[in-house]
Amino acid sequence: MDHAETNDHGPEGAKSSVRNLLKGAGLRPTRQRVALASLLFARGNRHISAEILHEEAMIHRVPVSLATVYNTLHQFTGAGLLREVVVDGSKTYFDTNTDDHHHFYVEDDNVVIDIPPDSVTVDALPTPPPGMEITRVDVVVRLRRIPGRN
Amino acid sequence: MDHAETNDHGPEGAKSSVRNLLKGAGLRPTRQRVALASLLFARGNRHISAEILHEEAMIHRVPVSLATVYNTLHQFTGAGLLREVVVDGSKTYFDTNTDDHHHFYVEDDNVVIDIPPDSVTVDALPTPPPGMEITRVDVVVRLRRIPGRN
DNA sequence: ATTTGTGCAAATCGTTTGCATCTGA
DNA sequence: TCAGATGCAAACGATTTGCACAAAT
Repeated sequence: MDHAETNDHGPEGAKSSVRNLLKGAGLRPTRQRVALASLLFARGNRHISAEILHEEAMIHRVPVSLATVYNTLHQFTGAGLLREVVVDGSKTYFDTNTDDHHHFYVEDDNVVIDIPPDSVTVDALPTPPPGMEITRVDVVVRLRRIPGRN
Repeated sequence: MDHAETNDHGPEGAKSSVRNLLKGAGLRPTRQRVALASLLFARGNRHISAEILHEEAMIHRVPVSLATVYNTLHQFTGAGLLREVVVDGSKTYFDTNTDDHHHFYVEDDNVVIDIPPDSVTVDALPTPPPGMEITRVDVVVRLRRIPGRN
């Protein structure tokens, strides 16, 4: 699938596959999008907020504004590359895993963790009200640290 | 409609039970709390945002500031009279039903609906990561209007 | 060259807080 | 009385938007 081709933007050969990913999604592979997509998809499944992604971009010396990070995350979501995860009223998380799966949420730490695909099952889905259809079922298992342990 | 906000001395069934509710929860039954609690608990299970509750209070000519509505909702939640429902990243809903149950969420309309208690079942709960315990499991069934119907 | 994306700062939205004033037990 | 509650407005954090400029095709 991905060929590490000659690349003038640093040691990461993943960038050309990222370009294809973006093109396939109908998004122009601009410098910023490629850089952000690399950060997002290079290290497996991630749950990230705009702010954190922006910080990472800074660390990797990718000059992007926070506004562009927000825009980009939404574009990626619209293109099906990301999925929004709602676990908390005040912050939005984006999940690089777009498959059907559910989440743990550690409220103390604001951390989102994937639940392995087969360890939760929702059965007997309720009948939606008339004129409505189910678009998705989200399960959030809320966790807290057990006091007195580490 | 009823005129719950008049200060007559007659027996007000709903109002006095609301006072007891508040007292039982360790909250002083102030004018505003009684009024808000009446609005919240008088008509069965509700899913309400601070803004909507504030509007209702205005309609019923209960002078409360939006800040007090927020404070009150959180106090009620802390006292176990309400439950916060997280279905949407941008708004907080409060549920007058504190029993274990789950929700439909109509994304087009920002409406929260209770799912009847037995029509969803989550089984095979996942093992939490070490040092963590499950505090709650939330299921949100997202709905959308079927286009071309009413 | 044209179209599309970006950066910045200012604007917006929901929510919280500080503080002077009021009120219920 | 007097701790506790309220109102207002200002503060806040997360997200969005408007517009001049820059980059990709």
